[in-house]
Amino acid sequence: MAEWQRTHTCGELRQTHIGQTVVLNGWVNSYRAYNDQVFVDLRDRYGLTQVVFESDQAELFAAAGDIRNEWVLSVRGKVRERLPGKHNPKLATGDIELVADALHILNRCPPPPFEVMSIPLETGFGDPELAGEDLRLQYRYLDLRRPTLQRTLSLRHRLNKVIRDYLDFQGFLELETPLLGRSTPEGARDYLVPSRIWRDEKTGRPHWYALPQSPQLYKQLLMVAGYDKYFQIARCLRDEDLRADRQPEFTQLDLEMSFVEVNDVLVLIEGLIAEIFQRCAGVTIPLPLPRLGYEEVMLKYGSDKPDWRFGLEIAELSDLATQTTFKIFQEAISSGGKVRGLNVVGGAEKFSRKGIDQLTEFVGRLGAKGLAWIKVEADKFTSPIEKFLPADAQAALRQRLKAGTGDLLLIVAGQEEIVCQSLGALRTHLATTLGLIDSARRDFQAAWIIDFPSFIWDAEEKRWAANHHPFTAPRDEDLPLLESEPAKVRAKAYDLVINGYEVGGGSIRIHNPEVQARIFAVLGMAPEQARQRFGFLLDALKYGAPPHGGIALGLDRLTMILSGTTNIRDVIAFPKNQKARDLMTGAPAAVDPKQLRELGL
RNA sequence: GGGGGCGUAGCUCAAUUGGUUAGAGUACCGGACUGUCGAUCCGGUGGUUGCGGGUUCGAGUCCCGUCGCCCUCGCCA
Repeated sequence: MAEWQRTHTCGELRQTHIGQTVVLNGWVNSYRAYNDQVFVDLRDRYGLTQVVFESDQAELFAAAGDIRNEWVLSVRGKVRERLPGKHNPKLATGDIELVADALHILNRCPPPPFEVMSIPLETGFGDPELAGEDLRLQYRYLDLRRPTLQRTLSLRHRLNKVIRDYLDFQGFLELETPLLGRSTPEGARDYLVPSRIWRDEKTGRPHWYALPQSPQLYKQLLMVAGYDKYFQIARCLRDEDLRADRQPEFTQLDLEMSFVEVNDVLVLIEGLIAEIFQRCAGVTIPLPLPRLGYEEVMLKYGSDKPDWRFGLEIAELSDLATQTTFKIFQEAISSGGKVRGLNVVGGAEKFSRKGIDQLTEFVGRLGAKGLAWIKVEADKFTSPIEKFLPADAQAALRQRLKAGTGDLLLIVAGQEEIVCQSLGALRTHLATTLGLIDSARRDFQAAWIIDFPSFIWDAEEKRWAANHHPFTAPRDEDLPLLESEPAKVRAKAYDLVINGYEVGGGSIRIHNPEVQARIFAVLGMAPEQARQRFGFLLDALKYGAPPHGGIALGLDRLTMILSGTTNIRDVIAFPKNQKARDLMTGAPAAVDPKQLRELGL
């Protein structure tokens, strides 16, 4: 072992090491030069240790005086208990310090473009004046040095490990599927990779591989092949616009099982979720998870991935609308729409006229034509629509929305979709602005959303479209409705929702060719058309496909929830920005014309 | 493609209604200091106010355009 190589990490030394001569390697988190001492806090991913250089070793002391932030050092020295009263309770190593007797400067570092230093706190590490994200992304290797990100990536490792242990124990095989595949229609936009060898005969242009949006088709083929319990921690790629919780490449736990029904998948996965939260967060998730119907959550929360850590539940008011003389409500109902509202408990004082205007503007951007508001007082309503609300309607509203003095009622009327969307968004908006979500509470609310409709009407294309994907099995009792009332057919599909994030989704697949043919028919897809699009899968399903189903969990989002961030870039080592650029490498970038010529581009 | 927000020193931010030489903290450089720990104290370097144009006696501030970043709708079966 070279003399500069570490004997211990920077998070390891305790009082039991006092008197030992040790070597530490690490980065300079901070330094404090004093008359007769130079203090250097040495950092690695295990922790922080204070190193002292003392003036009685003149040469060493002089060298230590030049040390700057982020230099990489090797320090040999003797572990010493700190002076009485000089212990630092913020550090795990705070009872001791290392008195240096040798220093190797393994590498110097220019002043970094932003401060990497972390501040030891009683609760862990803090980041002073965190630099702008685009700068940190440009120097991601410096950003990743911060304990905050190192902790998140360690958590991610733990998550992967828990998943592999759990599924291995349950008898699953971890199998790999191709990255270079065939583009299939529908779904997200593919990332395409040109073939150097294969060309279109007529145009001379290359043929193309597609990078997988998910291993969906392959895992079904693995079921046909008899690998009845499969999983993979798989990278997925989708060329769509990004969000705070969406990256162009992301990671899913992809899983599929044969000879199962919905309940088998849900029980397996909620067991995994409980294991994950126990071992990654020390939190016990009570099982079984609630199973909520799609219709119910759309009504109560206005979203199919609701956050129910706070109240603000939406109530159906359509039946009361007829008791009012308010034209807008009545018109909404007579044109097939809905009137729904929610109660901001104690909100009457929190929102001025201007504040309510801002809420109106907020729902307006989501398509709502207006926002009716009522400030509830002991014996009356203060509201622009008060005069349209007879006494019995007022009483009914109070009861329906559980309204008391000082509450603020907010009501939207219109098409059901708009009402859901605007009130659903308003819920989370209000929760954020009123501070109803305390992320420090580590409150994890998980549930299944089930009974999704199999089809949604595509008004633009004037046809039924698959809500999930065209291989999702309908519920058996809804099969007779396939042709007559497609809107009423519910799918054997399920989403896992935690704290308002869609963490996963899956379904039981169709393994019966007749049912599959009827589904294609509903979707307006002729047999030859279906054959052209999904031929190899349809062939495979004919050759003895077992009943099967599965799920995919978004591991980036799960890590976000576990680590308490709302930014997906915080849980990925080398993420892309919102325009899908990698600010560190500069990808995407132009390539050599020679490369393009080889590809026929 | 649409909506919203932001862009000032290496970094984080301030700058009144459009008004003097654009400030502070931190980083960096120099000095002081008998134990610091986000050290402290003194001094110093550091600016094309994203870029281009316009209005004005005068623009960091107002207007137009453009670029970049973030949030969001569409999109993501």
